[in-house]
Order: sequence, then structure tokens, then C-alpha cells
Amino acid sequence: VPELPEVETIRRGLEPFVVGRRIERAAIHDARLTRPFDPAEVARQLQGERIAGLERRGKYLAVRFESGRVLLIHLRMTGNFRVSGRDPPDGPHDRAVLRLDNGSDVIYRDVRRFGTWLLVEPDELEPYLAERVGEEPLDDVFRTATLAARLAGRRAPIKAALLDQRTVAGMGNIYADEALWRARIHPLRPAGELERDELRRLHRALRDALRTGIARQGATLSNYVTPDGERGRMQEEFKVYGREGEPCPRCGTPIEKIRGAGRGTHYCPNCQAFPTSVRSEA
DNA sequence: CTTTTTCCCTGGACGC
DNA sequence: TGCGTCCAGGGAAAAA
Repeated sequence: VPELPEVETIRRGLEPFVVGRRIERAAIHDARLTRPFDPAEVARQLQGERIAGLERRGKYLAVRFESGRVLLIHLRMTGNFRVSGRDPPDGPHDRAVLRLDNGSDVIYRDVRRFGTWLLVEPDELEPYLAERVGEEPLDDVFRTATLAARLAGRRAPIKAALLDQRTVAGMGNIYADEALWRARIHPLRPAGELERDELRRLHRALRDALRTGIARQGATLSNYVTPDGERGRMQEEFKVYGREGEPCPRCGTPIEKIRGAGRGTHYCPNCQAFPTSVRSEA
């Protein structure tokens, strides 16, 4: 499941291979990849573009071309990139191939075909992102106050609020669970009712979890590998995700799994206890 | 407006 | 072995 750390790892791995290169030929094999646009037409438009930079916004990869156009890629569940020479092409799940001007291929794979490619004009990028993606949690400007402002007045569970990309760009199910465990906050607490100290802990926790994820090159659960084919090692750091019934690393209480925000949600019922109504209002 | 639910998609795990 | 069923979940869209 590519979340911020996985997407950032992919970006870093791909960057040296593609920046400065020209797309000699593009082939898109999945009719759904560029919906609602015709994949053959998108492929034609990609041909000849020279790549000026590879950026990340939340879970989006943005391939910036010298022309100013941008290819906005979302990997969703199983999208992934490989570079040729390190892995045989024409795998059963190869959905697109970009042939570069140095003869190498950038291969896009996506088992479940949830991923999307959207080619946008220069003036379309920011408006598109603005209504979908909030602040980058690892930027210096993302302070506790930033997080607090995004959560203020919200009655949705904190788990659901964290998964909202406008709250924390790039947050996903795994890192949300890990961050809430680190902050010792119950996933179903109403987001707007978190105390000042809890917000401080959560701010620190989610940044720590995401930074650790990047340092470990992401988490490999099934499909995900870096563009070099390396497995991530973040799964070895999981404290709660996928550990239902196992002892909490902090207190030994068995980890519980519930349904939160429509997603599997793992937490320690002792460390992350729901506060026993401290509220004094009747 | 906010929040919740449904849907898309496939392969792996599991029960019989 | 093989078949049916369930599950994983990011985000768009629909429903509440």
C-alpha cells in the first residue's frame, strides 16, 4: 500500500533515471489507466516530452515536463515502477511502458488497476491538487497548530480525519494506525475533541512514523518494492498494524482490530484507551 | 456543509 | 485439486 513513505521512496529511486530524459515512446496497455481520457491519445501526447523533474505531493507523483505540462500519477493500492535492466519487462501486470532516449524503459505495474495517470496543463495542476491534498506533514511549516486547525470542530473519528488527504497529505491506513499508537490516542476519538497535549503528541507521532517509513524505504507487505526491486523494511517496525492479538510492545496488552473509517484499524486498548468521560457538561 | 457508505479491482487466504 | 467466499484499501461518487 503506497503511502507517503513508499511514494517518496519510489520518487527518490526513479528520479536519477528519468530527470533530463526525453520520452521517445509511450505505450499504455490498460484502458482504465488514463480515464476519462483515451490512453492512446495520452501516450501520443507524452511522446517527445522531456522530463524536468519528479516531485511528490501527498501520495501523488508529479512528472514535470520542460513544456510545463505535468503527468500526475496516483499508485492507489498496487501501482509501482521498475526500471528496465533490473527486471524483465512484459510482466502480466505491466500497464504502461515509457521508452526513454537513453534506451531504458520505465515500467509501470499495477495488479489491481486502481492507479491513475492524468496529464494536466501547467495551469491545471495547482487547482487540482488544492482541492484534494493538504499540507505536507514533513514540511517545516506543518506545526501542531496546522494539525489542530485542520481538526478543529470535526466530529469524525480521528482515524477518519487523518485519512482525509486534506488533513495530512500522504497519510494512509498503516501510518495512521502507527501514529495513533505512538501518540496513545484511541482511533475513534472525535477529531475535534483532542486536547492540546494530545495534538502535540499526534503531531510528533505522525511525523516520526512517516520519517521512519522513509528511512526504512517503506513497508513491503506484498507487491511493493523500490524501483531497484528492493523490499522495504518498515513492516519490521510495525507496532500495531497487522498485529491483531499480539502483545502491545509498550504494555503487553493484546492488540485489537476494529473497523474504523471503513478500514482495518489496529490499536492497543490499554495504551490507547478511550477517555472515561472527563467532560463535566451534563 | 460534513460524514458515511458503496464501488472499483485482483490475488491470496481460507473453508469445504 | 478445485471451487466459492471473504478480505485488503485510496479515493471518487453517491447516499445520508
